[in-house]
Amino acid sequence: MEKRTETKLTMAKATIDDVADLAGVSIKTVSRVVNHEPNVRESTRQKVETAIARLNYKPNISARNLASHRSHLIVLVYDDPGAYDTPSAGFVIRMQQGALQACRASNCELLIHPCNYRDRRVKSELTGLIERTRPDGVVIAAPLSNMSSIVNAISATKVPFIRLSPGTKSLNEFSVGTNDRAIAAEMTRYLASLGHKRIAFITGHSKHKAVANRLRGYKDGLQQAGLAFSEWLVANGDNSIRSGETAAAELLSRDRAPTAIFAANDDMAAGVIRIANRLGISVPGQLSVAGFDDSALARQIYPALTTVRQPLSEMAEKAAAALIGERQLEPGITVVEGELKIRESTGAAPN
Amino acid sequence: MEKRTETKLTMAKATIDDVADLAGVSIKTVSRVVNHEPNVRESTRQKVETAIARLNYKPNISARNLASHRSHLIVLVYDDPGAYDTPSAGFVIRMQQGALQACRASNCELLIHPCNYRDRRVKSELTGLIERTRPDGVVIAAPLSNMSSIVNAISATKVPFIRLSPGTKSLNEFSVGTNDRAIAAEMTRYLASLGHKRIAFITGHSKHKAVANRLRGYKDGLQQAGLAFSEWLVANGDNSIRSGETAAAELLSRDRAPTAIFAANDDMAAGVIRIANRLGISVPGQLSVAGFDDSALARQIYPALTTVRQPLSEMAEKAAAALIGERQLEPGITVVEGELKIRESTGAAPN
DNA sequence: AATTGTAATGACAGCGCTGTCAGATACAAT
DNA sequence: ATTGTATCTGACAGCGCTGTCATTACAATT
Repeated sequence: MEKRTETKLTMAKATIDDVADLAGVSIKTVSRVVNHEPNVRESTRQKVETAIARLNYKPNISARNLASHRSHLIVLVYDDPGAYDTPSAGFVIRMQQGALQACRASNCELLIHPCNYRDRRVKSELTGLIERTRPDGVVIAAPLSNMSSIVNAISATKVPFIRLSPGTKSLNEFSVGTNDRAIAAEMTRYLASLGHKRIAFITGHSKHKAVANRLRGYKDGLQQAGLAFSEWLVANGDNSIRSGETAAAELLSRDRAPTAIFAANDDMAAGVIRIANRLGISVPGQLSVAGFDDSALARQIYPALTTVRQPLSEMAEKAAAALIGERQLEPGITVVEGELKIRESTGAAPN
Repeated sequence: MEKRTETKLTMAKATIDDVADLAGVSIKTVSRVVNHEPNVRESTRQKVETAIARLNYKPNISARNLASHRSHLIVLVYDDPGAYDTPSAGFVIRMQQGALQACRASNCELLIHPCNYRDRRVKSELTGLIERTRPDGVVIAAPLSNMSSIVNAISATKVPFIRLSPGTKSLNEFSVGTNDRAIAAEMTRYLASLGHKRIAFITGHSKHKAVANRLRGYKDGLQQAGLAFSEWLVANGDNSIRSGETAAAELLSRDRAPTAIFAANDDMAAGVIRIANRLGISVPGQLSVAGFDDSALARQIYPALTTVRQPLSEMAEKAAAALIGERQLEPGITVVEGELKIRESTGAAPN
């Protein structure tokens, strides 16, 4: 408490020793308070907290990390949509938000690492980053999380990682995913409940495993609603708006065309709506359209898209929290449930 | 070199002591080699580097930071386009690339921090981040760099920062910008050189100072080309595609409509092209359109947009390098020159 | 009042590195 | 051989914190 009479402006950054002096306790006790460790008497905690506030003390991250053998860093790795101009940046934001939330709760920092999965150097880029920063854990988003060469490279660093992905073979690994299949079935049943008999489906890109599960869910849903499945009702897309257009044009040109189209992602659903507009088919009057993802696009287009909201933020939060050690996860896959977002693009089937 | 006979798999992470032992030098010498310090004999350097490679030694960042009183961290702060679904994510990517390049060159890490300038909590979010991580420097991108309350908050942390922005009043500050005005004049002259006599301009969002400079450049260009300026040729936009549409509709509805439209950013230029399509005006046959930014959109739309490429990557690199201490910057503003990207949307004036 | 058990606190070593400064070595010029 | 000078190298302290373990305080029990 001696030299602490200097003005705040000229005073050097306070250390844990300064706080301990001011509070009249040992540095270890300050450490306990700062890290929310148990076994500190309430009155002591108060004293320490007052001292911390008075000195505007912020723990030195490097010192903490060095002493604790942890980096208090979580790395979030994802394929950067910005790099290829897909409209799904909201995707990334939601993951970041979730991961950040988990980090903030535990004094960790988030190192976000957008990268290009098509780049041959990604693997060394990632292992380099991991070896340099030695994060407490790595969260890997799709589609990187579905690419075994990348996952293996990360696995080789021995740093714990969790994949945001629909599945894992090995039970030594962890992943967090959505119930794509069940929720796709639910959407299908919802469409059936509106009176639709001919509900078509547009498949997505083959790299995304989650997207394949949506097709299965669609089939489940048809069956549950007592509707027959037919190859005739399925068209193939690749997740792009354009492929949605092509697929829709094909489906709608058939006689006995579908009255509802469920696309495996929002971009393709947007393509369906564009084609419907061009063909003079009203949505949802003559055609109901549903998507999947609840991307930003879903709310921008007219009519606003009925879709499935993936709990991306929760997923990332669960994963980050588990890596930090705040939360325990079952080995294998942890499922976080999605949610139907009923908006304007779906309605009763035409007579 | 004693316990280093274990297999690589079971061996714990090598420390600087291990390397020193293996190479038969002191740890200080290893440190010199790792940090590219001068005054190390070539043969010694070789020995050390061999040892480093053999042990796959990676310096412990926390230890280094603690001892050197530096965090070896650069924070890049920008408004997150993903959060509001503008198509300008490429912007961010390019800045990141530049900053990353400077960081890689000096053993630094980049903490990228997207945030929402509309959120009231940004200031405390930023100061909190800075006080926690104590980065070596902060790079602030537009429009955050033009918002004095945010800049002041960052400035108060006493951590060095550089703004990516067209200007600074104070000579105690640093900023890196483009020659918006001169290059906008150049674009205008280019349009004039194609024979256009009525060249219109669509202004951008008032928050962006850089954008205001483009209007001045446009006026300069007209004058240099011997063309008269008229208020009548200027329409106001707010950087969005929609505002570009509105402005274009207005400009094109006038009699003696312009034969060329120069928009202060690419998004608005894209809006112009959409309206032209709707009105059946061919681009560039009847109307030439130019943008500014060279955003991803510029290459996606048809016809591909003639625009100005901002050297964002270079700008960010210069800024980051200066903060790291690799490069010296003049106080005040440092200008990095932009470049005309002539593509398909501009052509000879109609007869 | 003595004993025991548990909660609260502190002393101290040491995490892996860099900065400082003193000491060793090399090589040129006497 | 000697000195001077520039170049190279190492010993050592200490950055600010946490983990371990010993110690103390206090309540509960006999």
